[in-house]
Amino acid sequence: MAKSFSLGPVRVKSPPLERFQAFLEQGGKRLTAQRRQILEQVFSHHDHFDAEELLDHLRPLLAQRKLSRPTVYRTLNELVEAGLLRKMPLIGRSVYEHDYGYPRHDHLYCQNCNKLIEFHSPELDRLCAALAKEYRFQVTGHRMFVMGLCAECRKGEELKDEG
Amino acid sequence: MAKSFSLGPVRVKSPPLERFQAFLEQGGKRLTAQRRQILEQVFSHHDHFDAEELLDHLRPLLAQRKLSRPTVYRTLNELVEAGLLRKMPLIGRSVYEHDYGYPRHDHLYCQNCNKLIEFHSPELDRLCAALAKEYRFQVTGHRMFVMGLCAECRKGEELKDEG
DNA sequence: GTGACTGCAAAGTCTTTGCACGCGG
DNA sequence: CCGCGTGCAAAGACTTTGCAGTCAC
Repeated sequence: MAKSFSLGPVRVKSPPLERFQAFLEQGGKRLTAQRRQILEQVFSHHDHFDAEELLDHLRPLLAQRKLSRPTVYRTLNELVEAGLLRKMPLIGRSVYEHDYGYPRHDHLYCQNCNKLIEFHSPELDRLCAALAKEYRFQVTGHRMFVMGLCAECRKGEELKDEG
Repeated sequence: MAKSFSLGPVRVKSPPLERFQAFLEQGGKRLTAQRRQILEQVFSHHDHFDAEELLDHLRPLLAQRKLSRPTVYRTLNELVEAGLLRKMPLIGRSVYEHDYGYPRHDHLYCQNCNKLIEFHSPELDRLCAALAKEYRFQVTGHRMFVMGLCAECRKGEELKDEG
């Protein structure tokens, strides 16, 4: 999509890259080709993903031995430390999503098709604030999953019931 | 059966056992000594636990070869199926809590000491109902974790900062 | 009796670690 | 050039599975 070709600032560097660079520098770490490529893939589109899916997308590099499975896991952990990704434990594995440059949100989780649907709720923030006060708890964030069946899967279930 | 011979009903069987029996019967399964002992341990007190902690409590039986690790995992899954336990994925492992005969609640999770503090919020139920409507989602439940530092760990952090 | 259940051992899944070479700053 | 970062292989943490003997019903 060739958008914004005239108006507004042209972003030469992506903000995630800048932030990651700052994080690495602060820790005496280095910006390697692998880290750069992982970051690029991760922020190429907004989506939930797990390590396996990321590895799939990076398969060409894997095949060329330019990148390895442990490096992907190591870098994912660094991206979480850097505040670029949020890590969520799901059944059996961890799922990641953008944390930087993307509004906070929570999820509806379809137990049938495993889809994650995002929603935002200011009420949850208020609730957290109230809980912080009541329990003298220092809140750093929250994870809310509403479990159930999405609209599409409900249709499927209805058909089954009728059959 | 010598029950209720004086005041009020005496509970000879625990409700969880009754429910588990019904579940087993319905599936053509059997109430074995192992299943009974696991259930008893699980419902002996209200607490969050993972498979390892349960295994610890059952160590004597393990040592006597009267019970094994796979059987504990198998039975935990059955207790979840039976609606007696709730299973929550945490980093790296699953944590269980009573689902039957105990009010619904959510958790504050201390990222320092891993403690889970329970709270109940009717607002969350209202939120779920609203989301169900908006997204035509059939809600079966939810998992809410408020992440942060508990009161005790905050004290520890303050001391560190001062040091 | 019969077939579900168990312990055992082994495998499966996801993730991390130890090590020697290689490359970034 | 120093030493962080990498690929590789292996191990680690947690959970499940295949199988032959055993026990609930």
